[in-house]
Parts: sequence; C-alpha cells; structure tokens
Amino acid sequence: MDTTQRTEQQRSADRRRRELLEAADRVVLRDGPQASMNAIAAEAGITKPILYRHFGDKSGLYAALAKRHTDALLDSLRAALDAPADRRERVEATLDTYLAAIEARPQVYRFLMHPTEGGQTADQGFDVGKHSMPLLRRMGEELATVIEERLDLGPGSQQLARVWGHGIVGMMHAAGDWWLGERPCSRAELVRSLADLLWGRLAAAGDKMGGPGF
Amino acid sequence: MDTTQRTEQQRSADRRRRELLEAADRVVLRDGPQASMNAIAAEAGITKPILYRHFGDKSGLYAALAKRHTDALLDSLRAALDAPADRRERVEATLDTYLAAIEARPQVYRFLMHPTEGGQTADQGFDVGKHSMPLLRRMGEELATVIEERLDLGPGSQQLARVWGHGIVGMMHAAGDWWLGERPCSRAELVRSLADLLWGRLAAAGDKMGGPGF
DNA sequence: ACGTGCGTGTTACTAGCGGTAACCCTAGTT
DNA sequence: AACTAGGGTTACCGCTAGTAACACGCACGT
Repeated sequence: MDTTQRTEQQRSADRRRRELLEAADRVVLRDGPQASMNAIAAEAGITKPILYRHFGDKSGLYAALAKRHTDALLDSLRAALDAPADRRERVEATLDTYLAAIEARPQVYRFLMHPTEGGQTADQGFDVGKHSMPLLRRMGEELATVIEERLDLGPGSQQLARVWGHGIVGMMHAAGDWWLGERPCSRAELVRSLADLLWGRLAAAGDKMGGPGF
Repeated sequence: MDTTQRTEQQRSADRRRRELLEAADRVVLRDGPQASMNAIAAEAGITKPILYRHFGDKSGLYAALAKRHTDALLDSLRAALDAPADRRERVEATLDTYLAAIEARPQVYRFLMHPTEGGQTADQGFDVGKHSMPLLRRMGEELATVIEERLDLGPGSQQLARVWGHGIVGMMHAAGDWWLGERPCSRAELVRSLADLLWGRLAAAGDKMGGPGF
C-alpha cells in the first residue's frame, strides 16, 4: 500500500529530524547562537546539504529549535501561573520560573533571544521587529490573554491587557538579562523587587527631600 | 612644536572619523544593522582598511555609532525626566519621548538594539549579555540612579532602584517593540496604559467572575 | 637638495560563512 | 538484470570580516 510506505518514510524522516534537532541543540548549548551549520552537521555525523534538505535554511532550523524550547518554557510558565495561590504568589512564582530557566541554561536563553540575527543573504525587507525574538512575543501574547481572561479591567480591557502582557514580559526579560550578567542579588530578592514594582510601590513611594521633587 | 603638530593631526583624524561615522550612519539608516563594512566604506568614498584603521573592527565602529545615538537619546530622556511637572506626567513624557524616537527612525532603533549580533568570527567566550544591547543597559542604569536619587524607598533602596530601572526600561522597550510592529493603538494610548501599569493598576484590578481566581 | 619617515590610501588576499548543484551509491521493485 | 528513488557527499558560489603588502605625498632633519 502506498500510505503505509509513506508513513514508514515519514517516520524515518521524523526520527532523523529529531536526531538532527538534538545534535543542533548540543552544539547551540556549547557554541551559543552563532553555531555554524557545518558544526551542527558535524555533530550530527552528516554534512550540510542534509540539514538543508530537512530544514530549508538556517532560519528554518533555528525556528524548529526555538519552538521546542519556547514550548517547554511556556508550559512551565503556564503551570506556575495556574498554581493554586493568590495573585501575587502566582506572579512571583512565574517570575521565578522564568529566571530559574534562564539561569540554568544561559546559552539556550541567549539563543532564544537572538535567533536569526546577522545573516549575510537576503534578509532585506525585514520589517523591524518582524522575526525578532519570537519567545518574547509569544510570552507577551500568552500573558495578555491570561490577563484579559482573568482580570476585570473595565473598558478597553483587551488592548490594555496586550500592552501589559508585553510590558511585563519585557520587564522580566530586561531585569533578568541584567541580573544574569551582574548577579547583584539573589533570585528571590529580584523576584520580590519586580513584584513590588508591579504592585505599585513606584507610585506609592514618597519623594526624597532636597531633590527637585520627582 | 610637537604638541601643535599633534593637535593638528588629531583634528584631522577626528574630522575624518566624524565623516566616516556620518557615512556609516547613512548606510545603517538605509540597510539596517546588517550594513556591511564594504557598503559603509563605499558610502564614505574610501575602502575598508581605512575603516579598520579608525575603528579597529566592526564592533568598534558599531560601538562608536551606537554611542552617538545613545547619548542623543539619553539626553532627550533626561530632559523629559527633568521637566517641571508631577511624577506621573514626567514618567509619561519620558515614555513618550522614547517611543517617539523609535517611531521616527526604526532602522536606527533596531541597530541600537542588536549591534554586534551574528559575526562569524571569534565571538567566542561572550559571557551572556556582555556586549549585548548597550542602550538598554545604559538606560537602565541611568533610570536607576534617578530613582535612587529622588525616591525614598527605605532600606535596600539602591538595589531596588537598579532592579526597577532595568525592569521599567525593559517594559518600555518590549512594549515599544511590539507596538512598533503591530501599531495596535496610538502612542498616547500606549503611554497611558504603561503608566497605568506602573501606577499599580495591576494590583488594584479585581478578579473577573467565573475564572479560577487570578 | 636629498633621503626619510609617517600618514593616507589602495589592491589583493585569507578564512570562514550560508547555501546549492551535481554527482554517487545502495536498496528495493519489476 | 535493469531501473529507479532516496540518503549522502564533494566541490563549488558569492558573500562576509579582517589583513598583509605595496604605493603615493608631504613635511622634516641634515
């Protein structure tokens, strides 16, 4: 039968694809986002054209690789966000989950943040921000839907939720990136400071005397 | 005299340097962050090795270029932050200034955010986040000092201020990037939504009924 | 007047990248 | 036995960042 044959081949192809992705994973974990196609092919024990047959081009491979990690991280984040606890505890748990993830595997984190930068071929017409940082975008959208679903924000809630989703994710990202580089405090302290910020301590803080009255 | 001679040469070199930077600026404005050294040299009417004599390598040129824009933008932001008005108005003015800047010249913005990505040569040992996004880091530190100077945050204020500085900048950045790509609302609305977030509306919002109680 | 540096510029090259065309070789079908 | 279909490789293209090595010009000390 034709179909069985095709499924057989499909299976083989899928297995190969997974093997290749795992090899690519190892290389990215070792070399960072600038892992070369040659290196990945060598790690997988084959040569470049096979990679290109499977993934089209580098962006394709990177997209597939990024999807795996992004999906995994998003699952953890959803779990943290859905845990049974009050809102502040959930927010803190989610922040902590994210920070723990980037702390555990910084190379992967860095790869996810800057996947397809700097190709020398037809990257033209790239519509600023279009294929940049899919992880951040996905997290932002995800958070936006959660906020919009669960919070009562009055009129214009959908738009507000999206702004907040992307804004909060960006806050988490930037603070995490900085923290990962300088390690100025413990993860728990960072989480608490960020939650404090989200909880309005900025607006509630009093002016210092002597200043121009910020 | 030796000194006059040296200053003469210094002047000449500086003038050339400025010319080269302006040429590079034009190319980056046209081609985005992936402008090639060849293209920049051609735009300046000279050839590659001169660029390398002046700036060392691509990172050097990009750093010099980034410093100009970053300094200019930081000046605008400082001005907005120092305007005579109450705190919320100042925050909104600062957000708006940033968003107006990235809206006006997205190519430059994109260049500033991802300056040295994707080189294929010895970028190894790059210490995650080390030479990434100098603009965000500088803005974060700047805002941190302002916060720490002017706000009364109680014990641990310095660390808290730094976390907040980087966090707020990241929020602004991510929201701006997303907004620039999708244009889901006007700049003013975005500014208002972000300020609302900073002003604690997240913590103050009530739960929607029927949900699991976010 | 004459070499002698030194700054400024070029050509021509290397090494490595992403990506591809052309070939090759083995397994299964008829 | 002949033929075909995939999986695989070699060898290449065009591009990039970066670098020798060479060439012109101009002020200088002797």
